[in-house]
Amino acid sequence: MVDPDGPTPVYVQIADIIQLRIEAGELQPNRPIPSELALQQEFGVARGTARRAVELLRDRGLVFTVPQRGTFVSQQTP
Amino acid sequence: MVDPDGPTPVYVQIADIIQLRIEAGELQPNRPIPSELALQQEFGVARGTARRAVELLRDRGLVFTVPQRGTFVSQQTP
DNA sequence: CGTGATTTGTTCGTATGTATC
DNA sequence: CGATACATACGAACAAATCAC
Repeated sequence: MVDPDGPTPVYVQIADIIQLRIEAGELQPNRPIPSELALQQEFGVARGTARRAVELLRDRGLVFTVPQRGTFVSQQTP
Repeated sequence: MVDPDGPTPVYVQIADIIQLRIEAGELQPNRPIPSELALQQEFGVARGTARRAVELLRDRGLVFTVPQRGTFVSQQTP
């Protein structure tokens, strides 16, 4: 799924994959994306890496995080 | 009781201690082991750490968990 | 029957240390 | 040296189910 040896950092690869899922409609507005633990398990990475991927998606404006609740797809795709 | 600075992770140390208690008969089959809160207090660790110790014991097949009830010593010690 | 205490389940926030490139 | 990545650990909050009363 991800390539640890590629030129692109793993956390960027994961963010890109999630972004594709959002754009494909697999992840819908106001619906949660997988938790950090789920991402950690799905991609076989450390939690910090999953976290950084979500951070990146936040920076891109694609998702928003509610503490102790989860991270959700933004209403308006920028 | 546990050594946070040792080479062995704290959650492994705790799991090992519980395992010894099971093998010593202090904790008996079908009887509950201490709750996550109790372990947290006894060993002076965060709940997440106590939880990971219990997870490890489950992986070892020494205990089983019943949601909202507790974690119990397995009938058959593998 | 309802209410509160207990217990596990889940999630995010943060920090530290190690290793690699 | 900085960026990446992993593993560990603490904290905090909320949910949901069970049980004693």
